[in-house]
Amino acid sequence: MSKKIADLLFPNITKTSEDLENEYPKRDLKEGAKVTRLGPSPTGFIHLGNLYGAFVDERLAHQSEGIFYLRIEDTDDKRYVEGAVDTIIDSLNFFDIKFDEGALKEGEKGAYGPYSQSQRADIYQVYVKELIEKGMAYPCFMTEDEIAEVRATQEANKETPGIYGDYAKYRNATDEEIEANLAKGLPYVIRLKSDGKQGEAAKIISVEDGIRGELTMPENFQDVVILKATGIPTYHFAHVCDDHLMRTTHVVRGEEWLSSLPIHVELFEKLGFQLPVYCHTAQLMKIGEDGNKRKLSKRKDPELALNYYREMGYHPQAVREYLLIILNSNYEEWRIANPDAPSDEFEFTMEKMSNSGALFDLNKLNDVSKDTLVKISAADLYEFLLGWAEEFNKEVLDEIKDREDYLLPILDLGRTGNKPRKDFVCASQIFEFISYFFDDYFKIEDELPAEVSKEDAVKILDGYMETYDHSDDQSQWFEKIRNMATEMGYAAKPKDYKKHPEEYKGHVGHVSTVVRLAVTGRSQSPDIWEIQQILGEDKTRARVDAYKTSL
RNA sequence: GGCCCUAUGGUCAAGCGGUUAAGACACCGCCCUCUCACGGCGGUAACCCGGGUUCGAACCCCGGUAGGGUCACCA
Repeated sequence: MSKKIADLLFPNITKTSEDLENEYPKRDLKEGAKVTRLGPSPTGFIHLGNLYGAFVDERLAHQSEGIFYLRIEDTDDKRYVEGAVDTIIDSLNFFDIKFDEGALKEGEKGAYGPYSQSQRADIYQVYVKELIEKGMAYPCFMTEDEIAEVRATQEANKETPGIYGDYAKYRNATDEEIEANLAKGLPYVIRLKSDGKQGEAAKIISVEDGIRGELTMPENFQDVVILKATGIPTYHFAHVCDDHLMRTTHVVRGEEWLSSLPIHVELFEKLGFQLPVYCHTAQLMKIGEDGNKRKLSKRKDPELALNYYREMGYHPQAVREYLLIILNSNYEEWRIANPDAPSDEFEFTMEKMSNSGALFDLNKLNDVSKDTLVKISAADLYEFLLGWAEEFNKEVLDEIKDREDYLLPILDLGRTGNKPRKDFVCASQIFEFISYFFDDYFKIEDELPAEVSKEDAVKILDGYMETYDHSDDQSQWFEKIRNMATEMGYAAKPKDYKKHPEEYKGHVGHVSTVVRLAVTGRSQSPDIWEIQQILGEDKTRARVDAYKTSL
């Protein structure tokens, strides 16, 4: 009946859905291989939540020897940001998320393209045309004002807002009416002619979600827009066509899509496509100003942008570990049992995914990061620091560039042996932590301990220099400190002082703190002797002298 | 408001009808120790509420409550 209209609307579309079916055949993959995709819109903003989802996609596909591809969902021209796609790819790549095909930096890769929705207009229109022919879709000429009016009456009547049933003015328009409007050049959209019912009469649909299990909800009844006035599809329609033609087996997306699932189910049915397995992930949350949990928002939470972690200098491997912990509740146990295995060996499962929104926990990230960095060699850490400094901190770069010989022992300070220190969290913090090794950054930051008077401090430093021998080993070095301490009335062991505080001025720890202060500027640091070995005799002596005169 | 999702310590979470209700982070204490870290040991702290079903409920059912999401020619 509407063949005429379909031809009138899409005179240039000659392909059929069957042609497309042949053009994009079923993928030839191993049994059980999953095909997943990431479909970012090119706003250029990615946050931790996006990485979280991408990670699920990536694991699902690569664990099953399937395909993970990148599709750019740029159906909204208003939101396009120049260079955003590269930013997305770079960011994900930094965290070691790699695509097998899609709209990649080096160009399109794969046989199921084009991979940008803006270039797929012809494809969508083939399906739209067929739906119109079958009377399952129709052009709608309602103006914005008309739609607003409908909404107003619906609100007044406490009815569900939207274009459906009798409110869908052009749902049952005759061919003549449509032709006349077309002839007038009126703008139009294409709407789905839903045959769903509302309220009591609604059929209940049931979908098996990969993460959440059975999902039940009332069927869709809205005549949703599938093709915008620009001829570009809405997300709903593009999703259905693309994921079918690109042969996606698992659609991983945030739970905010749950409520539009009925629309997608109806579209899949009407187009005669097989439904993919939907996997609706929980949203990452954070505590809002009001003390309640809320979804991560790009406006309010710039610190959760992926770039924040790069700027802070979190190691990609640490972020991956953290995400895996959030993603699969049994990962942490696995990691404890397999401390050195690559994380890819962990068998990721959807069933173990939480379906409640996890709160982002910086404490935990930091802890995971410490554990991760302790396993990275000083040489690799140095490379990582260089890369970070180059991108985010030129001043640090000047300090560490071409000084690998100096940096390596610093980065390994206290990290060798079987109880390595876990001081390092992220690049910016690492440099801060070791900054006393650089004269431009070295300064006296802490006060003398209360147990040591200024006079005693001077005496300690004098005595220290008198007996100082750079070639002493660690125990010889400490023996001298201990002797000096006892001679001056400080306990040789902290325990002695604790037991009889009245007999001593303090203990050997207080004495060594004075030296530590002189050498590092801080009252807390790794082993002084080792630090001095790295610093060298001249610099050590110079710092002690300088500190003494400053007292 | 309609529809949907979720609900175990401060945070992340095990748990699938009988458990002294795991574990990790954070916090506190002790030990190790020249400081700090690391490491070891220990501790504080939880099943949203109300009804059922059952000999027995964190777990199953019903009803609330709270939080979240969504109701576009945005994705």
